[in-house]
Amino acid sequence: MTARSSTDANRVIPEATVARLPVYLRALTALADSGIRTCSSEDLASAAGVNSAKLRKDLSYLGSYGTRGVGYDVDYLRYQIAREIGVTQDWPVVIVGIGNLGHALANFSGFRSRGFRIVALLDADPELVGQTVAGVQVQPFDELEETVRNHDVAIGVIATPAVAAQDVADRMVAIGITSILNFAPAVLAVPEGVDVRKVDLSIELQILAYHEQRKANGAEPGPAAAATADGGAA
Amino acid sequence: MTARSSTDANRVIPEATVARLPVYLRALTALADSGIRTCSSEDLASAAGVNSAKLRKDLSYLGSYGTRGVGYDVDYLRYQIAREIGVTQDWPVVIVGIGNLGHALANFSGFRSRGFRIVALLDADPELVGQTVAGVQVQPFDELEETVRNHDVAIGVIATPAVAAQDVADRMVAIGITSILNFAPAVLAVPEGVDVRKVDLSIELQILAYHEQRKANGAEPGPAAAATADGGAA
DNA sequence: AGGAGTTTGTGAACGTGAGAACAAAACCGG
DNA sequence: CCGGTTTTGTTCTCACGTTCACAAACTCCT
Repeated sequence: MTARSSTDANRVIPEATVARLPVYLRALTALADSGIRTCSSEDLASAAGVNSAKLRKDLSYLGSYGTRGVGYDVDYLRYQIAREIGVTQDWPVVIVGIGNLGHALANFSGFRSRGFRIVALLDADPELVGQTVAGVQVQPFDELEETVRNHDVAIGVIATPAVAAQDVADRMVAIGITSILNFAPAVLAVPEGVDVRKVDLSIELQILAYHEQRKANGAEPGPAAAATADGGAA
Repeated sequence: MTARSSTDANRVIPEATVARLPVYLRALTALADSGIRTCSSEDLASAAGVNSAKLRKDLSYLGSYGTRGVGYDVDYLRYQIAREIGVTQDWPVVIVGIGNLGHALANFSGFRSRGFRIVALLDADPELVGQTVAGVQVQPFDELEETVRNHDVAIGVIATPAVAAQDVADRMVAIGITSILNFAPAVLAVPEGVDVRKVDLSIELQILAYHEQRKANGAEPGPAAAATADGGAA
């Protein structure tokens, strides 16, 4: 059986496409909320801020969920994308580092609504331990291992200062966490098989500053490259 | 005079390279802090988490700042990159939306140290107006125009809920802001010439979830694609 | 001074992603 | 039932980004 069904787990979806799927998911949810049942690739593309050819190509990696001459069923497509990404499941998550950013993350509603459940907040600072943030009590960092084991956590979020980040990552990896979202401004070294994604607030601003400087220098009015969002760099 | 000097403002630096320059800048700062005066492309590459060929090619777009057989002078290279990005200048920034995330951003030290100066915090909620966050008093959102004009602000940060984001962006664009960093989970429509970069917390987690799901499904142990950071976002 | 050893900068090959264009497949009206 | 219209899914081409590999350029040692 070498035929390739739409549920074949070995299909490869390009990384650039994977990064856009959550955007489509959100756009579909917005459409559904305004009562729209069906949409064309053009409609969805403009809601997601991409061009329609790219959207159709992206969706074609998942399968053939549209109807020619008609478009896509909003709810059906939404479910298919959600299933593909994995947000139909429940993902227990731990957050380490409950400073200002950790607070914001703990309170961020966008996690809960997409299947991410914060099972623990951890911090090394005894001052913070015991406080309740977003309905969860902050635990000492040393309880990481126990918590991860008890809740079968696969995803960890690091919101510590840069100096602590590598240590936290090492502990996470040692206990079996295989996906890390890193907000600390530091480069993490992790073994093969562990995924790390980095979100760096100051880097984004610096990229804007670069373009801003070029505009100010009157470099070339031509290629003003609007809306360069993304992990532009895949 | 069509010769192209190293200070030629019209050189084009690939977007992917621009996104990495701030990473190199941070790595160089770390090296300088540990007292290292000179480093090879190999050293710097490993500190920045990229491979050395890519690093050299990236730096070659800026000019020829290394010495063959020796390496790069840390301080000199650091200055050149900082100048190229524009972080040797002072960039006044306004933040709109002082919720949990806005608080975190206002307190984030990484902005100040890279030339970004928060000149105003704005929020539409009367409850928040007047409070002092990170040493700055929160102003009513309606003072946006006046503030931007007074401080000659070119960069705005949006940390509002999704529903308000487009309105805020419109007001920012109307008053002359040409670079926007958007934390709201919404697609912003802006005119040509305005740069928007998006940081979306839940999208990053969803990308991790996708890979995590594939690992769990035992899709293929082979291409486990470690450390898929980026951007990407660029 | 000259050769051995390093390390940069870059040309060339390769892989991935984006966009245009079009054939295939559905619906609709007569 | 059939031609016209719409919209998807896919193919093809081009541009961009990454990596390899190596000549050029520098230092150091004898």
